[in-house]
Amino acid sequence: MRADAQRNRARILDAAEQVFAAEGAGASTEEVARLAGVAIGTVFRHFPAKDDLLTAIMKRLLARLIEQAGALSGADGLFTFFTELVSQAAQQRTVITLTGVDLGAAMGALDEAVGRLLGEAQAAHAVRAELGLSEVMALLTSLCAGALRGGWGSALQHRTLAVVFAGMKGTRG
Amino acid sequence: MRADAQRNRARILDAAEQVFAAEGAGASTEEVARLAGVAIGTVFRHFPAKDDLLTAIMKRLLARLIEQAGALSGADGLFTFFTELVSQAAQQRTVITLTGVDLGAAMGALDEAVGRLLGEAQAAHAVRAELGLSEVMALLTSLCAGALRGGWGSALQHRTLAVVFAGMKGTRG
DNA sequence: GACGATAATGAGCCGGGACTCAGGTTGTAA
DNA sequence: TTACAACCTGAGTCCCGGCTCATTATCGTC
Repeated sequence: MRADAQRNRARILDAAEQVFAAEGAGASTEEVARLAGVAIGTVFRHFPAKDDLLTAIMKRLLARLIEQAGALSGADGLFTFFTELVSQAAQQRTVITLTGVDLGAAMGALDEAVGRLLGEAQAAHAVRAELGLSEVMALLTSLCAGALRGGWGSALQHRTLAVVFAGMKGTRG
Repeated sequence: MRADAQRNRARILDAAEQVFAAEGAGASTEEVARLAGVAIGTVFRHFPAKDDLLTAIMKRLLARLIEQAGALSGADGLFTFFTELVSQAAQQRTVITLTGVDLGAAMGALDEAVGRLLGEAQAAHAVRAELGLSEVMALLTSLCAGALRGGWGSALQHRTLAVVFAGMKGTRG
């Protein structure tokens, strides 16, 4: 791939992430092109359909999340991960507005990474042993979705997470 | 207002609720008209812009929620409300995909209704006294959003809510 | 520097969906 | 029953946004 093509591809991806994060998946491709400083045709050269662009940034975002999860460990790793994600969502730094996009295998990798954090937290008796991965993921995605829409302030983020964390730690169900 | 106009208005509202619940706010007005058994012009006669239609069904939905909350009381009222809403969301029976729609005062009434349930639950020592309305609403909207996207099965609904309820009851924060 | 391959450009095509309006239809009050 | 206002109809307008492609520019190589 030619050097300029590579540079443009990266610019488009960055612009798309920003635009879609700010305006949702409904934002126009032309605006992405404008922000990237590129003509529309160039965007479509790299990503033949809009969905391809959406999928590409979702995959990059997901990969970044998995990396973030990978950097954590220990009793508090899971809680830290929750906190980071909710904070990002509240600042609209992330999207995850999966519009029917097929993320397939990538999503499984996230499950795996979170599963590891859950296992470590349980081994340290920081969360209840009966807690399953499916409900942890459900809580995580719910909170992100909520923070994304609501634009929660940091105080609200903290108080809301405290309730959920208490439920994950607590001895009663 | 003429009798047929009234009838058509109701049909349009019902159709819109169904269509938008199934396909999101992006669904076409024409499909709403088709399902309502009415010409497209009739829809625009009653609701000059698509947003007016969206707003109308959101308000009706919200009013229904407030009514549901009003019918509950006692120590478990709040928990029952959560459970009902999440279940509805999981079945896509509700939308709340507020697309920048201004619901203004109506939203305040929901806060009030949930606030009452929270107060009663706290009076019965069924939830921690320090819990505020803002985080309860944050949890409620998050869980609904999550259930809506994820299409949670009843088992997952139950397990996820159990964690949150434990956090609301538990003595530690 | 010349040259072919690769990439970028952007005016324009096209489909879809919000919205309109001239003309036909129906409810209703006198 | 009549008369009119309110209402309904649906083909058509307009615009927006995804996507194309002939033309032009740029890169990498000899």
